[in-house]
Amino acid sequence: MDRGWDLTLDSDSHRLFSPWLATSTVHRPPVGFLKLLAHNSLPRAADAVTTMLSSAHFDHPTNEERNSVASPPLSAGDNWPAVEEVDFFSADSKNRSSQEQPSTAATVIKKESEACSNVNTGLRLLTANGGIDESTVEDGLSVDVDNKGTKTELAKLQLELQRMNAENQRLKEMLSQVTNNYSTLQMHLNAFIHQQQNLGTQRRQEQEAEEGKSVEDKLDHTKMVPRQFLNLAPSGVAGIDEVANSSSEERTRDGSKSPGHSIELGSSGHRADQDGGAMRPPSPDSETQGWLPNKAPILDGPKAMDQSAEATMRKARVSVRARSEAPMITDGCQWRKYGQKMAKGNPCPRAYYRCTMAVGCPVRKQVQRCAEDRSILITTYEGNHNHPLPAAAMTMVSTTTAAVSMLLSGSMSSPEGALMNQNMLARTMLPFSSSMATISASAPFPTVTLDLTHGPNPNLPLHRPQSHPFQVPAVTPYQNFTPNLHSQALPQVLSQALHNKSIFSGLQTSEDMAPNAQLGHQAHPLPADTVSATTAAITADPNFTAALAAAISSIIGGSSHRNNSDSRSNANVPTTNMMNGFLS
DNA sequence: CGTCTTTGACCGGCGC
DNA sequence: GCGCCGGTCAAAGACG
Repeated sequence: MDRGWDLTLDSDSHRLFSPWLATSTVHRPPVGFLKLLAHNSLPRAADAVTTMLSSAHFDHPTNEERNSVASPPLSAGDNWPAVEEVDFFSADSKNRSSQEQPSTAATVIKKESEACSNVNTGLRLLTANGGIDESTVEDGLSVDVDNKGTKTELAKLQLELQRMNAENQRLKEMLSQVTNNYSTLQMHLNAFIHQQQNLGTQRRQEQEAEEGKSVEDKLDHTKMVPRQFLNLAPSGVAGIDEVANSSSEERTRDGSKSPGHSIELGSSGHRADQDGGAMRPPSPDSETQGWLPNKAPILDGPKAMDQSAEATMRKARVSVRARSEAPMITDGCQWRKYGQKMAKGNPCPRAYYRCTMAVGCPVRKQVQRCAEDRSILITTYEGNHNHPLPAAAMTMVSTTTAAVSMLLSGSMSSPEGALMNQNMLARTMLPFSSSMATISASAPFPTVTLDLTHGPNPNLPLHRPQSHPFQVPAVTPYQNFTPNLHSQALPQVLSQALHNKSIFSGLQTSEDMAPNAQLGHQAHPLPADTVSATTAAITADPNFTAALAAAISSIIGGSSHRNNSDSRSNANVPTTNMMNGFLS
C-alpha cells in the first residue's frame, strides 16, 4: 500500500507537498472528491485525488461539477501525472468489487482495514491542519470575488462557503468514524490471527503429547499450558530453540566453546547464541542449524522464514531514555560490567553490562549518556532473562503483554508485516506521545524506545480527568488519531497495573529516585486522580522506566521461546510463569 | 581471597 | 583486501 509517496498539507500556505508535485497551491478543495469520500467510493476517490493534485488551481466549480460524483472533471492538463503516480490507494482496494466474496473472515477484516486505511489517508490529507478549513476556501473565493465583484455572486459564494463548512464538519465526523472503524477492524484482525495461531499451537502440542513424550516432557508441557494464554510470537516460530538458548549460554559461561558438550545442544541441534552468537560465523562443528546469516537455514520453507523473523526478534531491543545523574539506573536486576567502549559520535563512553541474577542469564544492557544532553541516560536492554524478574520489572508485564504481542504477531515473515505490527504497538501500547515512545524497525534489529526524558511536564495534560482511568490501552487504539489524548495513555497503562496489582511493592529506590514516586507503595486501589498524578511522577523515574524496559525486553525475548514443547531446559522462564510467581 | 571493575586486545561485520 | 567500528573477552588491578 505504501508507494513511497510523501504528501502533506502545509497548514500555513495550504500547499500540497509531494515528490512529484511540489508547489501546487490548493485554493479550494474539490467538492467532488469530498462527496466521493462521503460515499466511500474508493476508486472514484482516487481519481478525484488525481484531479485535485494535478490542478494547480481549482476553479470555482459549477453546480454540475459539484454534483458530479460519477465523472470527476479530468480536463486534459499538460502536466497531468499519470493516475498510477498518484494512486495511493492499493490496487487491491481499487479493484475490489462489491460482488467480491472473500473466502475467509480474516480476508474480510483485512480488506476492510485496508479500505478504511485508504479512506483515512485521503481524509487526513484534506482535513488535517486546516486543509479544507474556512481560510482555505476563502483564499480561493477571494480571487473570484475580485474578478466578478457582484453582490449576488458574493452572496452565492457565502452560501456556498457555509455549505462547505457544514460539509467539512460532516467529513471530519466521518473521518473520526472511519478511523474508529479502521482501528477496530485492525484490532479484530489481530485478535483473529492470534486466535488462529494459538489454536494451531495448541493442536500441535496436543499432537506431540499424544505421540508419547517422555514423562519429563509431559510435566513441562503441563506447565506450558497457562503460557498459551500469553503467547507472544507467531505460532510459526514455535518450538525451535528454547533449549538451544540456554545451552549456548551455558556453553559460553563454562568457558567451553566446543559445542555438543551439552546434551541439550546436541539434541536440539540449534546454535542460537543470544549474545551475538547468532550473528557470528559458525564454528565448523556447530553449524547444524540455520541461525547463521551466511547459510541457508536447513529447514522447511515457511519455518525457515519464521526462524529468520525470530532471529530478528531475538535481538529486539528496548531502549530507555531517562534523566538520571546516577551512572546507572536501578531496575531491580543485578548487573556486572564487562566492557566499556568509546562509541563514535559520543564523547561519553558506553558501558556494557550483563545480568548476573542467574547463572547464564543472557540479558545484556548498554548504558550511555546522550551526547546532546548528558543528563539523559540511555539504557538499552537486549535478550531475555532466564530467571524470574524482580517485581519491579514484572509489574508491567500484564499490561505490556497484549501490546508487545502485536509487535511480535502477525505476518512476521515479511518485513512489512513486522513493521505493521510494530506500528500497531506504537499506536496501542505506547500511544502516549510520539516523542515518548518510538519503534524503530531499522536494521538490524527492531528497537522499542521509551523516551521519558520529558517527565511529568506540566504542559502535558497528564492530569486530565479521565472517564476511564483504568482502561487497557490495547483497547483504545483510536488515541493514535487524537493526539491530545496521547498523554493519557501512559497513565492508563500504569494505572491499570496499579489498580490490578499494587505494583509498587517491589519498586526499588535509589539516590535519584523521585520522592513522590514513593506514593506507589499503597496497597489499595488509588483514586483516579491520585493514580494519574502518581503515574505521571513515576514515569519520570528512571528506575521504573528501567524496570518497564526490562519487562518489555523480557517479553520480546522470551516470546521467541514460547510454545516449545521441549521444555527440558529451565532457561527462559515463561512470562506467565514469572507472572505466576511474582504477581500472585 | 573472592568479587567486581578497568582496559587493552581480539573478533566479526560492514563499507569502501 | 583493508580499515573502521561495535561488541566481547580476559588479564590485571582495586576493593571489601
